[in-house]
Amino acid sequence: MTGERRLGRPRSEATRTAILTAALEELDEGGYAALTIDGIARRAGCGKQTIYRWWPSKADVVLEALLERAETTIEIPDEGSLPADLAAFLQATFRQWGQRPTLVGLMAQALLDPVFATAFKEKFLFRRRAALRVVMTRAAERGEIAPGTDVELLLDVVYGVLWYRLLLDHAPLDERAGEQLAALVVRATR
Amino acid sequence: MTGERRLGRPRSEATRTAILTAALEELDEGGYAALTIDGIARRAGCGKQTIYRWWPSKADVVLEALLERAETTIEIPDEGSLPADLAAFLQATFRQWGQRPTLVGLMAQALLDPVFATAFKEKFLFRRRAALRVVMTRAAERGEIAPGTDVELLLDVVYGVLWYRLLLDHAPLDERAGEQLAALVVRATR
Amino acid sequence: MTGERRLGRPRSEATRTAILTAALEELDEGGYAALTIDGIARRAGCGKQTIYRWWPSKADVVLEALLERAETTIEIPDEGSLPADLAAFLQATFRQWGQRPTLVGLMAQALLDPVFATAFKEKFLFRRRAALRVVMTRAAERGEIAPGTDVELLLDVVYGVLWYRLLLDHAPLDERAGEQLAALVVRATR
Amino acid sequence: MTGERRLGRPRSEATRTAILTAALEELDEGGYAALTIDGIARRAGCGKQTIYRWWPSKADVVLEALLERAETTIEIPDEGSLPADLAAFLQATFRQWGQRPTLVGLMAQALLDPVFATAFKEKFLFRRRAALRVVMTRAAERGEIAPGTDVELLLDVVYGVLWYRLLLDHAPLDERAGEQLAALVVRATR
DNA sequence: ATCTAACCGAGACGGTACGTCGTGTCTTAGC
DNA sequence: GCTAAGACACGACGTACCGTCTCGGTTAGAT
Repeated sequence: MTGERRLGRPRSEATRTAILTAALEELDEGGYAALTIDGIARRAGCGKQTIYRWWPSKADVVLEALLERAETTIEIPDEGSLPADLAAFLQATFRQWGQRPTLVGLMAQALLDPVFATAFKEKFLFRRRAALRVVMTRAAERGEIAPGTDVELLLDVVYGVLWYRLLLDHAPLDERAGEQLAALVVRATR
Repeated sequence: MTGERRLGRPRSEATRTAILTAALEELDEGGYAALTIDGIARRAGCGKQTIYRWWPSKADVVLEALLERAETTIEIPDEGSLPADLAAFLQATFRQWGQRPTLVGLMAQALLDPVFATAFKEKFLFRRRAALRVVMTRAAERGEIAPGTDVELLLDVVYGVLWYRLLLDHAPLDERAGEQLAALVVRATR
Repeated sequence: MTGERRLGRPRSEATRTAILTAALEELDEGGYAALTIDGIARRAGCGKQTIYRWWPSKADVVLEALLERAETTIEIPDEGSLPADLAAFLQATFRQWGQRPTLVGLMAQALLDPVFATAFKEKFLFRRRAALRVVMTRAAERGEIAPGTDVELLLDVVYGVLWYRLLLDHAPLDERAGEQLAALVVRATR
Repeated sequence: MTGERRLGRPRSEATRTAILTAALEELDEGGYAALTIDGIARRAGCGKQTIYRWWPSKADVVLEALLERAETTIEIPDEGSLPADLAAFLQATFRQWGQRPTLVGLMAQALLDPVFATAFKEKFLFRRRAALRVVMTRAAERGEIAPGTDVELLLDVVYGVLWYRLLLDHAPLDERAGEQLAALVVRATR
């Protein structure tokens, strides 16, 4: 009843960490396209089997590595007004993502591999989306959003612009862009 | 004066067509991730070298095949008002793209291969963007868009939402979605 | 003390045998010039990498296959007189080699590839040469060879004629030829 | 009736020479194994077709180039005695061939390609053999060769040793070697 | 104190696709 | 009809990774 106590030698935490670290290093050096399981195993000093035992694909390794790397917690601003909250949220997000080409690699993998796509959405995309939805919901409760407004569409607008710029790299993803987008969204809620 | 008279045996138009056709067939059968140069060559009944001679990567083959397939011409509606034009443009686009997972594969390739990314943007993405810009510009000339509005950001909003839904597949890309997005953009221009 | 305990999955003896067998079959069917690594791998049901892992070139595969096939042991006759020993040795050799065009293919490869040439000489040519040298040395100890005779040159004469006929195929390599060559060598030692 | 007057543009002697020269240069630079039709055509500044039109294989190109290069005429010594003639012939031959690895490449090709083998024998090997046969015949007429001696076997001995050393490169092919071989042959004729 | 089970590294295995090379044939325009 | 140029179908090359497998060896709880 103490839960499932597993038999045999337990998983090596040291190896797990080594693999995630190796994945991030390989990622930083050659980009996502150059990432291979062979390479990660070589760098981590482990057998390939050990990777396959715990992750279904290399994208899952990278996803876990990224989620572990730090910015797991998504801060939800609560400054009392939609414009202020939006600006804060967007600026924080743009600042974080603006210099992270790895996200692009993960998205590419998600587009090619439906199984990973599901994990990527659940563990990453939809959580960020949910955080922004909280901001919107609070604003709606404060009466800042016109009734009948499709909040989900607004979320799509925000993350759509964010990803579109991230993927095409044709326009900056800086704090000023965050402000402008926030202003546009506010205008659209009236 | 007949221009550049080329030496040697001229390029075989029949083979070129066979390759593009084979690429589209392979694409339809197995999806972009399963596409291989070997497979295209096998199906087209040509040598691999012939493919490598004319296209730098398989994504370029696919891109040319798609551009050739039909919807090369982008219709720019001109019905006299921004709401009407936008709704028409978006509905047409959503109708076209909604059933085209190949675009997703091309985007994935663009994310992994910077050289192809450039071609993809030039020959596909930016042309569509330019078409929408025409719609916006006409509206601005009619005074339908508030001065100081960042038109480029509006374009990002439209195509951002479009691509975001295409990539995540979490919300429909139908004509109703087009209407809603058009309404939102119109609201944002006031 | 048990010697070198190897890490990792051990080499598959079954695969090794399958490769050597496949090589001999391909050889028998199409001759040496038509031999390919692809073909051997296909017939052996193994990956090409497995062949490249263990042999530096296809000639080395063939060499090992031949050495394994049977006539590894070189019989050195010892009948008490040079004429008798020579006749026995040559007849045995001519009988063996006369129907083995594969040897010609190996020689061709040795002429084109210096690395293989070294292996071919060490593992094949020089061992046969050494066997004949034993016959000559015994005769010299019995006083059958005139002092001052260059034994190495005699060895060259024997194997020279043998290979020359093997390569040019202008004269038979049968037992009668063995007798005649033996008689000539005996005459040259007086 | 004036014989076969060929129609059209006549064969370009300049191109023929350029091809033979290019073949020899490629041969000197990279050895026989690295020789390719493509390479010869590139260096000669001609189309591949032109080569294929006039020679059945690259080995035939090389053979013609070599035959053209100079030492076409085989000098047959006639000094009045077998020992003297043999020594002269062998020394000349060893001097010529000792530094000619191209011969080895041609032999390799002959071993792999039966069609070329025929040409190589007819135009090269057997002519040299015939020259040596003249020497032997003259000696026989002078009574220097014991009746019943198999002259063809003697020829095999001479050219066998020559080629065997050329192919294996285990012993020198110098003038001293020529003397020793001549002495051995003379001994064998008694 | 064993026994058993799951872990670990190492690395060989059968595959598949890669991108390149050389072959011999063909199809142009030009001489 | 020959030439240079060069595209073509073909097929082998040697390499890189894939995901699986099979070793010897390790590390725990259960017996």
